[in-house]
Amino acid sequence: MQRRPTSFDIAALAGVSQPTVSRALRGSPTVSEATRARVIEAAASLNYTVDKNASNLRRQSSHTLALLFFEDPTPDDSLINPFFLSMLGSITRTCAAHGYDLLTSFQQLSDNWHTDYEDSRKADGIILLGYGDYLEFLPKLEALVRQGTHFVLWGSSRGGQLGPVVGSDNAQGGMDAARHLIACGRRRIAFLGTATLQSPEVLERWRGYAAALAQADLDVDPALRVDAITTEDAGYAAARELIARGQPFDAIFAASDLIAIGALRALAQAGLGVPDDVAVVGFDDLPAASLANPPLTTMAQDPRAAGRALVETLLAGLGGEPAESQVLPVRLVERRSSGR
Amino acid sequence: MQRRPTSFDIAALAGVSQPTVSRALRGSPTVSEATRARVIEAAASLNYTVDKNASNLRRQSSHTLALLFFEDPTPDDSLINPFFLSMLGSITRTCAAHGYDLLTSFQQLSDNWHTDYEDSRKADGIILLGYGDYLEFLPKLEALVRQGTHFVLWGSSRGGQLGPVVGSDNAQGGMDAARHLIACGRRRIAFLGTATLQSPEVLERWRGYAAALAQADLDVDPALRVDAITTEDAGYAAARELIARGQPFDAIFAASDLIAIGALRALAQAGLGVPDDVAVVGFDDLPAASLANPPLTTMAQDPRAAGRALVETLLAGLGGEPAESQVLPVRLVERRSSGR
DNA sequence: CGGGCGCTCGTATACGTATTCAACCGGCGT
DNA sequence: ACGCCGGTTGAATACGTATACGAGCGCCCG
Repeated sequence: MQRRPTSFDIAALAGVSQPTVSRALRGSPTVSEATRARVIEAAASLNYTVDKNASNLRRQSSHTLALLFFEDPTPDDSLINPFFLSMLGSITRTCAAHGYDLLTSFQQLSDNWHTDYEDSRKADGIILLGYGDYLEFLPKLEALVRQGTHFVLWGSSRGGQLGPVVGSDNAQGGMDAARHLIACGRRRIAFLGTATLQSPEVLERWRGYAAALAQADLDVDPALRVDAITTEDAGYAAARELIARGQPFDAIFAASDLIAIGALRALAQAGLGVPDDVAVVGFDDLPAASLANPPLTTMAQDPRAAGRALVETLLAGLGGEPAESQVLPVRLVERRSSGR
Repeated sequence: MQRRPTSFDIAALAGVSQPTVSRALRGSPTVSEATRARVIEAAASLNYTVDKNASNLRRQSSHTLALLFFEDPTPDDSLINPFFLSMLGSITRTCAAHGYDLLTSFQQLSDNWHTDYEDSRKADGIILLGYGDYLEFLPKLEALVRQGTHFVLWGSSRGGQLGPVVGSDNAQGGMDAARHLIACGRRRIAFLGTATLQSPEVLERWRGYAAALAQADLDVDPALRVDAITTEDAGYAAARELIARGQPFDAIFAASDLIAIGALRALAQAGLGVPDDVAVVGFDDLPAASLANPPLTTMAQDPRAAGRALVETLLAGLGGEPAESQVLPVRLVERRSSGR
């Protein structure tokens, strides 16, 4: 097994100098087409590829993005939200289309990831994905801004302007979901989710929901609002709590599909029929939503568009353009859980 | 914004030379504890981190692994198999535990990824995940072996010994699944999946299934075997085909949960009750399995153990140890779809 | 006919780190 | 007193590429 070839080997083989090899392969216009062809052929014949580390070192950039998943507070067995995973494909593909590699990592909010990536030149910028506690998250974001690290965050664009944010139109989604339930004839619509600053996205959804109720002259009853993080177990617990409160309700708007699916389980256990006794609407349109029993009506987010928007926003920032946040449309997907 | 600090800056601040900084930070035993402490403090005070590119260049290794997902033949909208995604967490965590970064990428079988990663020193080794056509895959594997590229493959360890393979005990799983159905009193058990060399894993599952039938003195009826790739749509189509054949059957063993879930849809549409008319068992134990209607009995693979085994096998190979394939146990998870 | 210009390419160098080798120092055995 | 040795450190260099700069060349214009 011989040593892997370098640009000097290619240069010798093509009868040119090493810098010419570099120029030819990087597409510099100052090299003649004839020379470029010779170089490319020589490179191909030796299976030469540019050494990424040397190239990165010289160019002072890694042509790599880092994708950081943040886990829910429960550190142990919790799986990452499937919606984020469904973005992975379009994120990797968009990166590849722009000639970037993608580093993937799961992180705890508490670790010091924020200094790790750009500082060590492992990545030129980072994509932050996670439903952690936003208030805990903020100091890290501030640190990123202070350091001048390039990043883009998935979340709510109304959460303050600490750098570019890409997210769904949560307020519109909440409003559409509630309107749909109202149009189905429901009047006592519960909300399951963490509608506080800890989860700006959910808060937006709640605001849209509240606005829709107000427009329909319905009360926003605090007794019909139960806190729940984005897991199935939390949804189950929240629905049980809701039932235990004894307040009448005829619909549930869950801040995420996982919560909704947990709620379906609790409702079934309590002998409440869906959609006859209680209509249910979720948020995300996970693959699991169509499998739920009954199939779950939900506000669909588009993971493909989301992934693309995240990468392109980040790359625009790297290119020096002012960072523009993006809001993506959501779409009601009607299934049986909301009746009709 | 000043230039980011280098090891020379740390050296000056700590009153030592640059090599000493390198030694101190990498934990070399030849540097005195007093000096090391001074260096570490100086580094911390300037927020210094080692430049990964320079370090990699010098050390001729990237301390990075690449994770390559291969898509099913349908290139366009097909999502990646959720089971693979569920390994992602444990893969990234195991990498992190060993001080490795992880590059993630989705690939087409046809691209020339096989020369791209180790050649360009982007990664020291690659993890291959995918249910593509194994026969198409083989030439690439041979190329990897020829180049001496380090890799590990998820799949069937019986598929020939082209490098280390990590996979579940598919034969045992197929046998356990079939035995379970037999124990439930079923006699005409159909098999849905691609039981050919194109999918060695599925082939193993089929062999286990066939062996179990033979042990119970039951026929292995070719009319009860329908081809299906690992998608829900394929499962749906396969079950419809099975029904259309008009052969009686009272159970289905599907080679994956996605197939099983598609089959459930087809059965429901045809008015066949599960588990009363037809018992169904899947394979994988995706999160969706417990949500299916009725909840799906399935052979559970352990994605956490799988991810860990993949990474550790690959790292062992990088460390020069002879590459040992690993077979992981599977476990029957009984739910309602198999009756009982 | 000389000077300038556009096109191509080679020379020299820098990127930041890790390692090889030599140097230094104090102490100890002879 | 001398030399050697273990424990530390510094000087020099190599990793492979990309770019600033200058050199050679043919050409046109004055």
